[in-house]
Amino acid sequence: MNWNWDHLKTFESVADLGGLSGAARKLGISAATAGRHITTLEEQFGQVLFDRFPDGYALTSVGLEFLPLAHDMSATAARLERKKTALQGADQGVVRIAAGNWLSRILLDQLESLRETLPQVEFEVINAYGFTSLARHDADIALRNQRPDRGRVVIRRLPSMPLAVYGRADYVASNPAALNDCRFEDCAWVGYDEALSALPSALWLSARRKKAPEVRCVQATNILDGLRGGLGLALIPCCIGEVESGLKRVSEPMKIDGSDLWMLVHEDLRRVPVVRKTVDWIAATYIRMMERTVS
Amino acid sequence: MNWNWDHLKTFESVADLGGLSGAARKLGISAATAGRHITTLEEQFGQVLFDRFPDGYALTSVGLEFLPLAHDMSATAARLERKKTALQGADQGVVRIAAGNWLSRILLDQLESLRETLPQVEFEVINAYGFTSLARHDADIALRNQRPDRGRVVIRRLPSMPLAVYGRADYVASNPAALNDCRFEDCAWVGYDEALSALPSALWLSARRKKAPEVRCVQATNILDGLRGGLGLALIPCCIGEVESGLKRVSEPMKIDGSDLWMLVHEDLRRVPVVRKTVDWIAATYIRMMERTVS
DNA sequence: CCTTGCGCTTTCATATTCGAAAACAAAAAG
DNA sequence: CTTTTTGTTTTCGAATATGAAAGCGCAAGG
Repeated sequence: MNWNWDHLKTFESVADLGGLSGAARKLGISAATAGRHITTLEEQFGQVLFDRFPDGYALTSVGLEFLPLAHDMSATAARLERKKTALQGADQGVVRIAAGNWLSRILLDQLESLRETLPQVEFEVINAYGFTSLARHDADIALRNQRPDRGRVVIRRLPSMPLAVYGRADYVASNPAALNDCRFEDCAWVGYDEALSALPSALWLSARRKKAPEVRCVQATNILDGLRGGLGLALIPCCIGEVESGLKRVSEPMKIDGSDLWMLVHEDLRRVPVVRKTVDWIAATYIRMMERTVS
Repeated sequence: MNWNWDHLKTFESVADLGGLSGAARKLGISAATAGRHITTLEEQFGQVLFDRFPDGYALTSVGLEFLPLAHDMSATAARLERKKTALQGADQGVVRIAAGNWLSRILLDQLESLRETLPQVEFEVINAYGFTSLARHDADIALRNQRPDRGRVVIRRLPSMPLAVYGRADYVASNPAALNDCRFEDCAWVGYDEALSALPSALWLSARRKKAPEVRCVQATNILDGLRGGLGLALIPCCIGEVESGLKRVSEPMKIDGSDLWMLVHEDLRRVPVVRKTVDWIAATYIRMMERTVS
């Protein structure tokens, strides 16, 4: 029987994400189709690949045997996509940049100047916290807070992003505690949801304050919304807080643990002109912006 | 853009075979579909992969860059298929055996006894001279006249197949030259077409006879047909000639250069019970048959 | 010059595959 | 116990991919 290589995409995603719906979302297909792909593969392999549970799919031992091969397939597909990027004509094509919330925002604010330099190039800013992989070619360039210790990736360190505590001007004016150290207990705070408690800025706050933040967000940019709504204080990047009107900074700029920043590019793409130019632009733009706002 | 991994199958075949029609035949799809797969890939990669010539497709330099990756993909798919064979339940599934013309014939003659031993297993005898590859998993087991020097393949040497010169009984009776050395020039011969002049038995004949064979065949089994038709003499395996009624042997059995025989199995499949049993059966059956006919 | 053979491409009717929504099942929350 | 949530499966109309056949272009052979 002649099976469809493309179905391995689905197999891999279902195995990795533990269910049809997640896999379907990731692949941009419907859960119904994902399910059909799996049953088709199972028929053609003559093997049951997953156990069906009410909360999702779990690999059988047989399925587990196939998984590494599916990963190999997917790794080859990723190499092929990098080759594709590498072969695209000079200064044209698509460059995909993965960054966290704040950095996505900053990049998108500034992207116009890059588009002027490279008018033929399309840019895609992928706003996903930890789920992008250069090895899988989810993106061409990634901005991360952690230095990866493995993988064929070239690394460029960027100065870490200074953060400070901000509040809406009128909130600060009506809460004298905001200006001194009592603010950690006596003011309301806008922070991260428990699910994101491992983020450096969440750790920073929990080290100083017994209570969880009164307003808890899942997305960094929602914190800014909360701040603008006058809900309390929050730790945000200076480059955001300084340019946002109506906010008042109530601490010195500081570099907190774990807020180091690295820019990652896959080796295969290092010498590709468009990628190289984009990398240089990001570094320059970022550094310039840091210098300007921490004046 | 999200491209279809399965289309790489088509890409690889078209690249290897130099055109749509051959690739389509190999893949069991229509040439129209093969062409559509290629243009779809080209659109999605934003690159022209092939130059179109009136006699087929030729890779562009860009296409050539992608080819090794397509081969990797295909190699992984082959590994996966071997895994599939390896995981199939004990003594059931499909075993595919690649062999030349004569051996296919012999195997098929005897296969019944193997089917009795392994009733749940289906066997596929692939009659293709040189175009099967164990690495690509075109077959599980291959019988070859050459010992491969690379690849993750385990090898088992079999005694080489004795050949002899045969003619139809009445042809030999009416041509006294058939019985002595003049037969090479004074008798008509049935042999291989020029395209197959590299085959050991073609070389054997051309070393002894200036003229090309009067009747030239593309398939070994056609030689037998010619012999039965009384068209002349031919060199064929003893195990075929001896059991074919109406043929008379006019030479001693001999082992000619290049007629050594090896049985090849991919390492991944060596320990799979069905494969192992089939290998043992082939070896035993073959050896028994050789002993019986060269008595 | 015309014919033939070969291979690609287009057309069109058919098959297959797909997504949206409904149905369904099980667990968690109220 | 009922409701809500989450995730799979089924249904059915729509979108997509496919094969057969016709069309086309080119080169080789008569």
